[in-house]
Amino acid sequence: MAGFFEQVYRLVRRVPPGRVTSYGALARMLGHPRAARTVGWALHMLPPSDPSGARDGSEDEVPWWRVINSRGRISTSCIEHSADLQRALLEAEGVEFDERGYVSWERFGWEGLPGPEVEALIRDDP
DNA sequence: ACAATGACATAAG
DNA sequence: GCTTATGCCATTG
Repeated sequence: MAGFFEQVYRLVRRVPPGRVTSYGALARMLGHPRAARTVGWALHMLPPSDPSGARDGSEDEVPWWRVINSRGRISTSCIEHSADLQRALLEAEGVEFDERGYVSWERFGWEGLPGPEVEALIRDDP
């Protein structure tokens, strides 16, 4: 069984470009419905992503910017992962923000993985 | 074991 | 919609 952080990272890597999900939704998928804060903390420890696309094809990159809060807004106050950076990364993928800074769950929300897929992620062996 | 920490969620005013 | 207050929980010192 992978550590909780590792489980979070694996799940976030499955979020497709141009879609978003929430901290709470990720926690629920992993079977810890109330661990949203812990999810946020896990993402906080990631290295800031390179907006200039210098991701050199490494699959281990975690697209932390596709995770926002349950109201559809960017939630970070961290300077390494600034709200400006996150918004820019999302917009580069086609995600749109309304004039008040909200993302529409209807249009861009990620449905998540089917149960068996999640269980496979939680289990070990990459 | 205990207290502190953290990019949340939710309810209330 | 905004701000507070409270509950949450994995990780760390």
